[in-house]
Amino acid sequence: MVILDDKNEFLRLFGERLGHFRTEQKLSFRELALNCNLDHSDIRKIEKGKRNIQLSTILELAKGLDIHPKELFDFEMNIEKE
Amino acid sequence: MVILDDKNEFLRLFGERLGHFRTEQKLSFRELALNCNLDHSDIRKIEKGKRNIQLSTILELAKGLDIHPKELFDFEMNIEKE
DNA sequence: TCAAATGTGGGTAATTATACCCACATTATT
DNA sequence: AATAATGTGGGTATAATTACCCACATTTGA
Repeated sequence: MVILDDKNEFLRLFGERLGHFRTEQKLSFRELALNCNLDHSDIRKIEKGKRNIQLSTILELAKGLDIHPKELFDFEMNIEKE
Repeated sequence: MVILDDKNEFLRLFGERLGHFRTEQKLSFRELALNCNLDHSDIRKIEKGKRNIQLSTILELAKGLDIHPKELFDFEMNIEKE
């Protein structure tokens, strides 16, 4: 059985979750970027699942959104053991 | 008001959480390392809060522990806005 | 209609994690 | 006591993120 690239799927789900909070708070990429000390285009890339960010960046995002970091991981996924 | 380095505190709490699950499952650093495709000494460094790991590494750890990644972030912390 | 804001995505130097070593002290286990 | 397992931590080349650019298409709204 072929298992779709776990990593990319994980990044995609994380990005989706980030986008959920950003749009919920009606923030533009640039507005959130100001709160996070990140570049707006980088946040966009994270939301698209194209960035494998670090713990410190997760913290920046959570702070910018004023949420607990764990909220960003609150999505469904099946942990496959290969 | 001086705010203690948010980032290091966050890494420390994450590492603590990782250690909680590892010891709960009675795994040595080396045993967990085998499940995660990581080096045992690197896991040790993560638990000590000395590593700013990436999303993909978080996924590896969660898979190795057979838990959802969000479990690793289930700890108390105050999100400070500087 | 026109300007401002936003979304989109490509590119780069510098920084940093990764993926490995290795060695040795400490703690079980027999 | 001797051996095995584990904890501990330092080091390094490579690969990747970060922290920024820039440009332009699209959307918003005055």
